[in-house]
Amino acid sequence: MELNPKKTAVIFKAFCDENRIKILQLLLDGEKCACRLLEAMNITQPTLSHHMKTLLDSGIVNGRKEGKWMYYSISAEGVEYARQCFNALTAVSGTNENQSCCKK
Amino acid sequence: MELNPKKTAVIFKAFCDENRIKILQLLLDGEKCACRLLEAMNITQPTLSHHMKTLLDSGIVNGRKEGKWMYYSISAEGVEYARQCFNALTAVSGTNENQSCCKK
DNA sequence: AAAACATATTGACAAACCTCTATATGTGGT
DNA sequence: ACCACATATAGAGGTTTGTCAATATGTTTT
Repeated sequence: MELNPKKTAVIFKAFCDENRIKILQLLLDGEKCACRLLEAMNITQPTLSHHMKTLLDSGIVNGRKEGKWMYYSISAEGVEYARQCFNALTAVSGTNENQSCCKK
Repeated sequence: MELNPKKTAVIFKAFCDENRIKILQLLLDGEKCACRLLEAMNITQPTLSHHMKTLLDSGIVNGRKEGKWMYYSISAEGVEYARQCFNALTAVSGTNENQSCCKK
């Protein structure tokens, strides 16, 4: 998998903030309304909205509007894509280990 | 797996910057000396040093000093721990999908 | 039409982050 | 001891990020 560094950085921003991690944990047992997330977190409504935008941009979270309410859930497709990026960045080949410096 | 939000955020910082992602890509085929990384990247030596510190802090990368040289490699243990964090944050239960808002 | 409610946007501020230059530290060779 | 080299640290400047209060947008109910 050839991967776009800029795009990959955006994806993993989802996991780089304490509050977003808590939000993801809240979404583990299924879709939740923004108001539910808000009452479970210790942040203001605009701050939640800001984090949800970051999570949507990462592709890890899906949003669905229904009337007044906004429902958020973890995106299986987004997670799968992020997993592939993760693998592409961490799957060491096993060959060429312990190289010595060229200038030795 | 119960996970520490603050610690998890630090781990995934490794993947949140374009240059760090390029560094990880360079490490995919095995351990490399800092001077090798430096010549492959378009940044100054102190900037590389800064990113390497972030990568070490994340646990994704291992450092090994040998004489004047510093060798970096992807840490299998760090990657495995990160993978567990990723799974803990994205493994949806499948139950309780499409909840409706309490205030409907 | 107006009021009530849920969410998003704007603007401001502080903290964190990325980058650089300059300098310090530590190691090896002469 | 000195110099050359590899890397780290300090400090500064600019950008991004996280947070909030205030306000705007859009929806439902009365």
